[in-house]
Amino acid sequence: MPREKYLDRKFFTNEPELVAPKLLGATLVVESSPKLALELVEVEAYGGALDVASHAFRGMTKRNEVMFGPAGFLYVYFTYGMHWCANITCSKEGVPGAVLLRAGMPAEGISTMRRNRNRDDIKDQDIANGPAKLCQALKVDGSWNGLDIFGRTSNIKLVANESTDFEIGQSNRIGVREENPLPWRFFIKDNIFVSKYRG
DNA sequence: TTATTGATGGTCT
DNA sequence: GACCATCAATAAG
Repeated sequence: MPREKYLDRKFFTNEPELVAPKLLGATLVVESSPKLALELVEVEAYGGALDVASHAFRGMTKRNEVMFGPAGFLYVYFTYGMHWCANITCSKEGVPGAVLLRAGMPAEGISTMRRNRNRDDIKDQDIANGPAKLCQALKVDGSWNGLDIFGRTSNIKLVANESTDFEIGQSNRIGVREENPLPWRFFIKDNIFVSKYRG
């Protein structure tokens, strides 16, 4: 068995649309008790000067300021009056960018994740097949916003993908209305843990 | 199976 | 006041 290889900040110090596909297959680990882990199977990139759909497009606000900071921080936002969604910031400091974590395959702590979702009868593939479901399964909320993933106090780790034995699909992003859509959604092809909803 | 809709509140104009 | 990087329940086919 190869030793676990962790991603570092350098991995995220790049354009979000370049980081996003490389995150597929990586494992997000939350060191709670019990430990929770899921393999990322769907992500979306946001940011840059041309991305009208990005929260950062109209400049810095209280909500989106983390996107303008350095790479490797959590950007967690509240939406639709009831849901949290989590991103990891990308790009160099001063340039807004983030990758939205849209879906994952539960790998460890599955029963806890199912309980966190307040549904004891759902299938494994429905535990984290959407950005808000993923947050609910991992108990991520607004208090996690701004967390430095690579800081001393972080309880989050990202394990690099051991295998790249999968095909990457690409599409427009879900739930956004834009005149000239950017194909910045990336997912593992034919993977049943990918979200089902469309815009 | 797909399509539609109500829930619910922060953020920004 | 309008819009939302969503979800689950319900209706329709």
